[in-house]
Parts: sequence; C-alpha cells; structure tokens
Amino acid sequence: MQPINEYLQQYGLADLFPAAVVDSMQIERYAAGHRLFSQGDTADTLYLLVGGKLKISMLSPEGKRLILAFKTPFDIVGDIEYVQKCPFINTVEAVTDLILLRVPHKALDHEMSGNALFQQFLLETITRKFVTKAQELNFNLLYAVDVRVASYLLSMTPDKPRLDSPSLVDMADLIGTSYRHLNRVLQKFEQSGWIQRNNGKIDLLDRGALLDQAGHNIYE
Amino acid sequence: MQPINEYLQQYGLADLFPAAVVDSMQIERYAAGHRLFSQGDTADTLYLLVGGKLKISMLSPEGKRLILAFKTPFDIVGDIEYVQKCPFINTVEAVTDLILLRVPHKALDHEMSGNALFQQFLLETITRKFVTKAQELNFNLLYAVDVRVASYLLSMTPDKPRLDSPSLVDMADLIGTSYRHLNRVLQKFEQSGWIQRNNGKIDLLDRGALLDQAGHNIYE
DNA sequence: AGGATGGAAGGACATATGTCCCTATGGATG
DNA sequence: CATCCATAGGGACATATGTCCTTCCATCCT
Repeated sequence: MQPINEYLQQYGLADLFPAAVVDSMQIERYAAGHRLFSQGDTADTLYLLVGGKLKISMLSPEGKRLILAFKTPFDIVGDIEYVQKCPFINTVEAVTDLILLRVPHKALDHEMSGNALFQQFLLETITRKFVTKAQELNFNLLYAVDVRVASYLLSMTPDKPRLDSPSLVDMADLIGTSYRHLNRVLQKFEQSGWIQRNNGKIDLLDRGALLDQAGHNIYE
Repeated sequence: MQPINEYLQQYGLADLFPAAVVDSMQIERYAAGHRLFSQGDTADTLYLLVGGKLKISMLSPEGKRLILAFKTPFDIVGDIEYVQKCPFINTVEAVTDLILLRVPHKALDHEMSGNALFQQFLLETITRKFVTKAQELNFNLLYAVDVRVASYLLSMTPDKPRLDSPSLVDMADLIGTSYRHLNRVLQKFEQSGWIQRNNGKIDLLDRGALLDQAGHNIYE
C-alpha cells in the first residue's frame, strides 16, 4: 500500500500541500458500488481521486437520474463545495474499487487560506471543469441522441474497439435519454454495420462512420 | 459620467484592486447591438459589467446559435479566459447600452498574480457561475420545453407581470428550442388563459399556473 | 435441475419537437 | 403614401423521443 506522499508525488502535488495538511490526510478505499456521499450531504472534506473510477450523478426533484460524469485519476471531488462552503451538489459512487485521499476542510482552512499557490491550483482545476461542463451543456442541447451516442461510444473506447460491460441503463442516463431510445439508436447503428452487439458487449466495427455520425464532436 | 473609482466603490470592489491596476482600467461604452467580441477572438481583457445588459451566446460548428445567458451588473466577463489564458469561448453582444470597465490582462498579470484576495474573489465568482451553469445543464436536459418556457417567463418578470419586447427569436435560442415550437407552447399557454399576447408583448395572467407548469423550478 | 431475477431487446403507440411553408401586421424608409 | 422588411403567428407534415409492455436469455440461488 502506497503511502500518501507517494501518491502526491505521482501526481505532481508534493509541493502544493504543507506538511501539516498532509498529516491531516487519510487514505480511503471503497469497494465498487459504494456511495461516497449523496447530494445534500454536509461537505467537510475534499477528495483527491488517486485510483479507480467514480461516477457523479444527480437526482431531479421528480426522481429522474442524470449521470454527469465519470472520473479517473487524477481528479478532485468536492472543490466547488469547498470554495462555496455548501452541501454536496451531486451524488458520487464508486464504479470500480477506489483509492482516495481525504482532506478535511478544517485543515485547508487553517493552513491554506490565503495560500496563492493552492488558490491558483483550484482556479485552474475549476475553470477547466467549467469549460468541460459548458461544452457538455451545449453538446447535449445542440445535438440529437444519435450524435451523442456515437460520440459516447467513441470516447469510451480510446484503445481497443470494444465496450465490455456497458451498463445500458447508466449509458442512457449519462446521455440524457431513455433506455428505450438508446436501444433504438444502437439497433440502427448495428443495422448500419457500424457496431455489433454480443451478450451485452459492444464492438465498434466502423469508427469512421461513427465519427461522421458524431459530427466529429467527442465527449470531453 | 461616473469615474472608475465610483463604480468600484458602488460594487464593493474598491479594496480589491491596487492603484496601478485601477490606473490601467478604461471605461468603455457600447451602444445596444454592438458586439464586444466573438468566440475564438484573442482574449487580453477582463470586463467588469457596471451598466446595461449583455447577452452571451455561442455558435455551433453547424451554425446553430445558442444563447447561454443574459447578464446585468454587477458581473464579470472573461474571467474563465483570463485564468485559462485561452481565446474567448463565447460571443458577447450588448442588449442595451453598456458601461464596462476594461481591465487588461497585462496589468493583472503584473500586479496581481499571487494576490490571494483577488484569487479568492475569482474563485468565488467562478464557482458561483459553475453551480448556475450546472443547474442550467440539468434543467435543460431534464425538462421539456413547456417547463422551460414557463420558468423563463417567470424569471424574466420579477416585478411587473409583463414582458415588453421579448424577442421571440432570442427567447427560443436561449431556451434551446425552435422558434416554431416556442410559438406553439406560447399558444398553448394563451389558450389555457395563463398569458396574453398583444402586439408582441406578453402579459402573465396566472403566475400560479405557470409556477405549476414549471414544476417550481426557476431559471437561475 | 428448476425457479427467480435482472438486464437486453424490441413492438406499439402517444407525444414532443423540428422543418418548411404561408400569411398578416406594424414600423421604418424612400 | 407606397414599399419593404423583420417579426408574429400558425398550418401541415416528418421525425425524434418517451412510455408502457412483452419476450427472451444469461446468471445466480436453492
């Protein structure tokens, strides 16, 4: 098990945090499926994601679920809430087993308020997220579901052209459409010979055609 | 004509900027309709909006326009671009006559890099925007057009129940639907007796029903 | 093995939304 | 005054998307 300092080193954060803050950090491990927190929970911790994959989602007042993002290392969770001093806006769950560094707000407030280096770090992180989020907004608003599905398939298969266990339920929620309609679009793609579905796995047969369908817009 | 210092005073910013930066600021006035900048333009200026109303929009690669927000004082334009050192992401136009303070990036870089107070100010501004933007994303994704229209009508009429010159074209782009469909929804609202259209003006007759239709979600 | 279960796949239908039209109207302009 | 133009308003139709339900199959449990 890697000590905290090695993780910080690995992601170029060794100089960012003073020793007192590092001492207050704790390594947390969660099993796949575990819910870290729910929207509305009190936020007193900043999380640094150093291993695994997590899912950020929200529930509308009517109970409709919307998946906002998947995240892999390195990433920060709870930064907005730390700056705004507000409850968690979204719900976060582990997709795979997770390793996180847990940083109490209290330590940050005591040791790092007015720390320009850290503030600059937060600024850059948050503005980057902002740009991504804004693009996502526009993308979802501007394009129909088939474009989004094509884009999603491409962005989820950077190396090998296969999606192994794509929970179609999650995929539909992420894209912001109904399960039924996602299925319909996948069927159309399959009939066009662009993909092939086997036992829930999805193989991409024609990336070019998908890229075309996506209008060369890719998620992220 | 108010001097720069009075504007800063008015919006509680007098202590934020050192004299050297204030000296570099310029007051800019633009007539309604003027385009301040377009997406993709080089960003070397931060704008502080101190008078009037402006419109932020973007153009998709296919030429579809999407209006992202209207802004009134006090607000900051170009903060994301300042932090990210990237070209303008969106297009900004004057809706009414505008008064802005123009702050060159150069002055900020020279005088305020590492200024924790200013960074804290940016952090709070940007995270607030982030939360708003995220809600907007979810709102647009989660709700149908009639809900969004109802919400828009309510949020645009905080005092008197009348919209005087609501460019329906802009309204459609802002809501993210077609002009035709917006018209259809307005027609439905009128037939239900919730609103009345006269010569392009819109009177709200039944805020309760609209609130109901909006599912008690309001823009912003 | 046999039953339970949950997700994959899709049929049928209703509805929401977009696209392409056309007409009317009020305000600007010569 | 005649004309033009932008916008309001809406008809007709195609398409995208959502909802509800059924069937089928792999997997897990006893």
